[in-house]
Amino acid sequence: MKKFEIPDEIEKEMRKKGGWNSIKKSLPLEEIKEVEKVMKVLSCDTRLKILYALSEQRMCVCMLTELTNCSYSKCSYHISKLKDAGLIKAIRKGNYLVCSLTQFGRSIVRHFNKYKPEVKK
Amino acid sequence: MKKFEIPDEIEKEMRKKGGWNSIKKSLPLEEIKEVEKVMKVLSCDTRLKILYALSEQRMCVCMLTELTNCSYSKCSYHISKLKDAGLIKAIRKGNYLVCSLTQFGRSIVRHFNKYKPEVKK
DNA sequence: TCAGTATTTCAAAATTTTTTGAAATGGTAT
DNA sequence: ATACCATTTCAAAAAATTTTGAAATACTGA
Repeated sequence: MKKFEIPDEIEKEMRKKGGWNSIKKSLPLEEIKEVEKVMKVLSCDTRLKILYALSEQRMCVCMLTELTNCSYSKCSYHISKLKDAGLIKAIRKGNYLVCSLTQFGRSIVRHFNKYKPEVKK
Repeated sequence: MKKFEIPDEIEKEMRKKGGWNSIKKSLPLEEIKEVEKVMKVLSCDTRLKILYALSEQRMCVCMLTELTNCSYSKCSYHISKLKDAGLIKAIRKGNYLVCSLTQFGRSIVRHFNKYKPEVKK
């Protein structure tokens, strides 16, 4: 199963944890898939702006186009990604579509401050 | 500055918060850029596997290639992205390069469990 | 009904990211 | 030196994502 040589030090550390196969099996592949999906959606300037904005105030699409400097079609594309990921929801008010954060979206935005690397020296 | 019509309801809500321009100005553009950078690095299956694995045990590159089913050059590409983002660090031990999480990397991995959307019905 | 506004959809083009494999680097051991 | 191993670099190819603009949809109000 293991196909490589490694430094003794590391070999020892691993043995304490049940060895290579045990470590390999403990990788939570399902969880990784889910985290990846959300992270993909969050890895975009425009979509982050939308999330931050909606954490202040619900907004209709026209407001989001103005805020992000996007055309409607572009904005719509990003909004649908955010919806698919369960981060935002939208309801119709007459001609307008009013977007707001879901519970999940709110909890994600709350954690964003953890994602700033330590202050640069 | 504002170039659109919006529902009265929303207009009112916004006025309470200082109006459109105030909301627009409060977008933390710097923070968004930084969050985007980190999220980009985290939005990849292979890199997430590496992070999860290193949270269990420091590993040299050969171990990571085996764990992720990647060639050396591919693995090396992903490792360098993780390094650039300040999520992992590496030290040389003879021929081997031993990778481990940075403080920042550790704190990020700790939060991953928040990124699973609510249980599906 | 018709005209008008807000928004979405679609396919093609543009851009970005990832993968590949061959060659280079840096260290060890002989 | 030389041979060997682990790893990185590089440029080209492949794949994935985003942007564009035109056309469709969905609602409103006359």
